[in-house]
Amino acid sequence: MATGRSHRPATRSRGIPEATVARLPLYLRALTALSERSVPTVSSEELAAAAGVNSAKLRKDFSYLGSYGTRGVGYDVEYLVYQISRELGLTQDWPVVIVGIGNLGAALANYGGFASRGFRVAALIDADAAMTGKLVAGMPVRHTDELEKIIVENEVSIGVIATPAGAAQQVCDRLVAAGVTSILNFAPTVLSVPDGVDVRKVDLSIELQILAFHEQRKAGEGGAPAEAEGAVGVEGAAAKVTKPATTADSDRAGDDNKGPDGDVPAVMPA
Amino acid sequence: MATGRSHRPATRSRGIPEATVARLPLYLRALTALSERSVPTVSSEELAAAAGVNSAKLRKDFSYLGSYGTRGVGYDVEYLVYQISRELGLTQDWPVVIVGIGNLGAALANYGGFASRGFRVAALIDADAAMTGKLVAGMPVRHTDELEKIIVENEVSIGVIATPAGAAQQVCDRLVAAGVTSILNFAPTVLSVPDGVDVRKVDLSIELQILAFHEQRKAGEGGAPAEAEGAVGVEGAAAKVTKPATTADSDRAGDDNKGPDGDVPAVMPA
DNA sequence: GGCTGTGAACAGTTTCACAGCG
DNA sequence: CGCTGTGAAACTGTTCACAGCC
Repeated sequence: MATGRSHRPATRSRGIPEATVARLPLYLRALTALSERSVPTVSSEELAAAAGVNSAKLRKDFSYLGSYGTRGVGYDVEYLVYQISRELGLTQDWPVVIVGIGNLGAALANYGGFASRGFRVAALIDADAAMTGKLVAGMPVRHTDELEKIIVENEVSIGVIATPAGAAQQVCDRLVAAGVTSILNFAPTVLSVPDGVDVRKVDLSIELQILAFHEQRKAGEGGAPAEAEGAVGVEGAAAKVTKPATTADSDRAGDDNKGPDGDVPAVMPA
Repeated sequence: MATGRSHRPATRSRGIPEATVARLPLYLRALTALSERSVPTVSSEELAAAAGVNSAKLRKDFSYLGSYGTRGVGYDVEYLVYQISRELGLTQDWPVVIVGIGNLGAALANYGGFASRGFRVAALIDADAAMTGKLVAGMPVRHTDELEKIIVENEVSIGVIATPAGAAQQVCDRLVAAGVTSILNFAPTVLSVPDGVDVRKVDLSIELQILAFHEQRKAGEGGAPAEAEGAVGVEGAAAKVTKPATTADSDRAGDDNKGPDGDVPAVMPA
């Protein structure tokens, strides 16, 4: 499987760490809000609070982009908005296609957050012929048969997959074959793509499961209201709870064993 | 803001790293699929491929849960499904409420991935009186006025916010006041919550922006088809692209900024 | 022989704390 | 003085490589 080639120290494209890239959109949103309120400058402390991170992290992040602040003053809001937008590639237009116009696809089509950034929905595509021509978010749904044509004609390089899991890989293959090199996958499947194609996935149920994990920990613990740090609860979450609470371990596996010698608990949820 | 208390070495509840917790749902899904095909055992290599991670990582992850494998053989599928479910807290029932029944809320309500895990949608709630009583995914939408009552009566501890950004914080406050301690936020806002409440967020446009960043890097590069490693394109993506492409910097900021002080590694293997 | 489990090396990320500039 | 920018320290996460068991 793994093609001969081994590791790779690279990872960084031009010096901007992935973790930083993932936060730039956050900063951008906070800055956009400030910009709309005509706030001229902002300190790392204020901006960090608005973005839900801590200020040291924010300053470090910005330091990878360059020195865009003014000591003793802060950052110029407009200028930073521009710099981050440029860094993210949002100063250009990105045509995207959304494949799979079910509930989720429709939600995505209607989502204002796309258009307001540099994204333009070039087409909505669905395999169901009954959907063809229907208007969703003011656009006619087009049939899967046209997928390749649409991709090529619009020079689409980003595709969003919102189909059922079963159709995802096939759609993915067609998108890639037609020229798409970045895919946002909402279907609960692992997609295989050739080298050079980026895939990011968003899985609704995974997020809930992670919450359940932490929730369970809280419940297992009697008192202690757990703690966190800065007023805001950011993405990563975690780092909460307060105790090992070896409790709940009761049922089994308490020690080491592994083996249901010949049989399994089978208790399973559903 | 920050309440006296400072850091906390903790982070790990009972030894399971956050990164591992975040992957457990992935393994669980792959295992469930194997289970449905009645596959009795699976090796770390196979399971890793199915989950889209590498086998060393998977083995390390599992080692935090205990020794559930058999050397020379692999893992018992059913048993692992059970262990992971238990670890994630999915062997119990988690009633959740979804607030904001727009396109996205409806998509979530219809999403099968919830019910199939331990999640049960206890109620769909919307502020629009015109929605009240309407059936979505077979459930009647209820009005926001009832929010507190619903939470308490159903002992809901997990809430999903799918409202417009403007309403999110207010909804969040009410959820928390009524007893919710875990929130999955789809609204593009940073939520403030008291200590002990977990928030995870899913932001559709952020994911696209991250893709755009990488896409831009690819475009800046002429040839080199970039590389990746094992056939599958996993979540984190990144680590692709092939060149710094200091190019695009042209327009502005060419003057004062200093970035990484000249050096700039530039080029890369290729 | 095959595959798990894991210490140890490595890589990436966050936090600290303070020098340096406006 | 205030606030940015950043080395260095601390930490978290990943990968390697192999001992140990089946």
